[in-house]
Amino acid sequence: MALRIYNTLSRKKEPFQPVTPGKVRMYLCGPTVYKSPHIGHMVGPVIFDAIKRYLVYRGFEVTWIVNITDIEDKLIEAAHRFNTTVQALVEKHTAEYMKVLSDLGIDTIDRFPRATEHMAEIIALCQTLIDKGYAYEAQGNVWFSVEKDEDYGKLSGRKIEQQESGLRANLAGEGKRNPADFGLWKSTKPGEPSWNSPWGPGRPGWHIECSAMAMKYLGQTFDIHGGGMDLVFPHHENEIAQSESATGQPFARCWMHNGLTRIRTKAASGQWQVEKMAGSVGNVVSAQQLIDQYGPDIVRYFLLATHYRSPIEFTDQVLADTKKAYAVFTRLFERVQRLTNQPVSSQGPSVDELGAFKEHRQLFETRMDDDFNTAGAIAELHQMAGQINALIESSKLEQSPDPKVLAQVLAAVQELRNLGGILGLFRVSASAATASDGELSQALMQLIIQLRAEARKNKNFAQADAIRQGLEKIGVVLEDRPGQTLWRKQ
RNA sequence: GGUGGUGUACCCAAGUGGUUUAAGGGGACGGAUUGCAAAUCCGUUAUUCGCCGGUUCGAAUCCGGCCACCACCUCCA
Repeated sequence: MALRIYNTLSRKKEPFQPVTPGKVRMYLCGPTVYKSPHIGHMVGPVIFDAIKRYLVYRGFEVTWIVNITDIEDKLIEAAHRFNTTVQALVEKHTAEYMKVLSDLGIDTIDRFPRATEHMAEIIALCQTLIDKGYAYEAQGNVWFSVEKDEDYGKLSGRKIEQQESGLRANLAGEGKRNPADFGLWKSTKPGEPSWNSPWGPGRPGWHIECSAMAMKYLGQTFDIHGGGMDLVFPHHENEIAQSESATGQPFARCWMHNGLTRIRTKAASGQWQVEKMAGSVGNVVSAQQLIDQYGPDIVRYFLLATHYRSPIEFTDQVLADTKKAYAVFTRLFERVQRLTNQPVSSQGPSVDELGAFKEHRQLFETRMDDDFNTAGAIAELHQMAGQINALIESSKLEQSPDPKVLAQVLAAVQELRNLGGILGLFRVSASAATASDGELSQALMQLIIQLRAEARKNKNFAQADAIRQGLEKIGVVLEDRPGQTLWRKQ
């Protein structure tokens, strides 16, 4: 089955055909680094990371670019407000962004171009648009003339005349000929960061950097352009207008937009309300905090367990459910890890010989081929985990070693890990996950478990239970396995 | 006013015309296992997919109307 992707431009799923056979070039709109990243900022990077991993798995050579917007009105405002410089803000928040990506295991981005490092390209693009008659200079600003672009609005389905004109009228000024025209280059006031240009000192408009950098690194026409749904209009609409007017060529072939993260909050009236999570609303959940609290894999799983185009409603309850769901895998890996001191059959089966297990890979691919249905793909992983546990259970592998069955289990687990790896899951090794806490905790727990074992041996169950319940109260769960007792933090 | 999105069990969430008389996870309940638990396995938990009509041999899936929620049209991933 061939890969199909939902294209916002056509509003349907289309068979994926890269411009250059075997190669995929994609661009994702990155952050304006004026504040710390929140969890909503991670939806795009996480899904695109999974997309890239899947495309690479499918044999494509993939180039993926994420821009960093390091000059923008909000940065100037924030610098002013906090009595610091734009550059200092940029460095601080870019570092935070990179840390979060790194924690989440997103190491597939090939380049992070910055707007301020591409002034020459941006100015050249503005000049081209003026030369071709799509843009005009006025009072040191350069405006894009939307009425010159005959198919303006094709991405968002908007017609300029039908938009609310009252607000628009107020936006006229600074030499704009049409209220809907948007800025390519803005003249700067004294004291603001500025770059020299043919139109005087200024800085780029919001949209132009993406066009300039995407085309520089990916070519005039490339395969996939992504971002949040809130960027469809005006940002992506304007990117298309600028780029295609300048080159006469199609810009991105496929536009992918992820759903926005929402959060449930209590309104002043006391009613619960659901609204998007955004810096401008002030209801954001810090990405770093969430990662620190739940761990990167669970955050990833949380974001991938919903199809990327659906909105994700963020609640503590769902995170708690996610944590439990994910624990099924870590417990399975730990369980298998404990088996590996048993002898393994030297001629372990290949996955193709695993019978019931071998179909999962195909189903996994079918899901992913259908517009990157990561939620469906994760369901396959759960099926596999259940089957592996069932095999361990029915074969009584933990009670009586069986090299052949063990080899089968290990092969199936490897397959599970490989498939999960395509989604960027299961990065923490089983042994690392087991080795919780320091030596002191380990030693103390061994001592406590030893004492409880004595009590059980003497059929002093009241005391044994008291120990276990006491531990439970402080968040430690005991698990009596044949021959040993395991512990873990809740 | 214009544009787009969403509405599937108690909760989260796949599925967009027949292979699904609706995946997967959480929760709940019953069973196996356990001294009791935990973990794991087995089973049960939507005759039904916001509502009303229509098309079709057949629809959660297509069409029309309506309702609710979210978002965009000003910065936002």
